[in-house]
Amino acid sequence: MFRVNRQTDYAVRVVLALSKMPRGTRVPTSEIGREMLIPPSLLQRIVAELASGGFIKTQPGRDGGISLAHLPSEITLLQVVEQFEGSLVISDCILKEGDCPFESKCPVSCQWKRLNDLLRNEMERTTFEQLLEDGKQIEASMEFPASTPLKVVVSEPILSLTDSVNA
Amino acid sequence: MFRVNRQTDYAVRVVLALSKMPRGTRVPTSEIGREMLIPPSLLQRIVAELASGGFIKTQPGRDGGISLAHLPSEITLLQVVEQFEGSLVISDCILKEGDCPFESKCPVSCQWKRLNDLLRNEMERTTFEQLLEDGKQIEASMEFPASTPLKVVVSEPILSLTDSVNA
DNA sequence: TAGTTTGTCACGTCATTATATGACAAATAT
DNA sequence: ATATTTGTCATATAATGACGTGACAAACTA
Repeated sequence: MFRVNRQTDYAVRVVLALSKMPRGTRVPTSEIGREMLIPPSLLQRIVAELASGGFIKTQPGRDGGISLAHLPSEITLLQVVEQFEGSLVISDCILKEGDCPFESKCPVSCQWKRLNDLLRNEMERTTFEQLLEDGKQIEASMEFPASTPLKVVVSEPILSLTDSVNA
Repeated sequence: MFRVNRQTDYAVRVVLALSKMPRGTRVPTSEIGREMLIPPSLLQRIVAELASGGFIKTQPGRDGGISLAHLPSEITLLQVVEQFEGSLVISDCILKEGDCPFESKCPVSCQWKRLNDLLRNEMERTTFEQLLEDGKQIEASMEFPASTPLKVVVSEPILSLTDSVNA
């Protein structure tokens, strides 16, 4: 129906959450899941996919977790989206295998391609550093910077970064 | 998976096919189906949907068929797409019913919305008259204007416009 | 130091639901 | 008669999510 998968949206939020943290911070995925309200079973797959795409580093074992493999400024929205949606194509030709009788002569295909390129370019220009700044601006534009944490749990130690900061 | 439905693509092609014909031309849907290689069962629904959207006029019975209800210059790509894809939304908030704790404060949603608007605007600017011209340009850019009709059936009377032109 | 515990990721399977695509048939209008 | 109209059904694919088992590494304990 012309929309990005929920999984992809989740993935973007995972990367964004990691981008918010100080460089090299490592957190258990369950932490991210709680913060971003992602069902654990999905999160497993998302983390695996992000790792195989080289976006994050994973560390098994006790006090393990995930951390960002690159600077937020080095990761584009397009990269993450394509990792999860496959190579972004709004509409390949209706007929499979290039045996479409209209082929490139078809103004409809051309339109789809044009729109496709538009999206791709825009997403390629968008880094997670920008998303971070957008987030800051949004927060700043509200009277009370963080008046109500909006149900975010405070009653427990959210992060337990013992030595992971200077690792 | 982030692509337009086949049905939508078909629909666009139907409108385009009608746009190519002289104003007011009426053809049976089966004719369009053969020309555009659309499975009849799907075409039924597409035609119904196009009619209910006011894009085409239908005429049941003998010598009946469908015809364009507006000038090609008055129909935009967005109108047709939204009729079939619903109101174009790349990603509504993950949580249903607006109870997302992040809401408009979320830079991710903002991005989706931005990309969404980009697509919408572009499609709104694209009329079927433009598609027609694109098609002509494509044809003109080939050495032999219509050298090989590319498997298009010629062995039968493609159109049977008896009196439908001056209707 | 050696062994155990614990909290984490890794991977595979299954169930449920939603959607897309298409065939078919009965009804209706001209 | 010949089209459109409308509704039902079947099938395939994909998305979403739950579970369970195993691998792994750090921390703890004796």
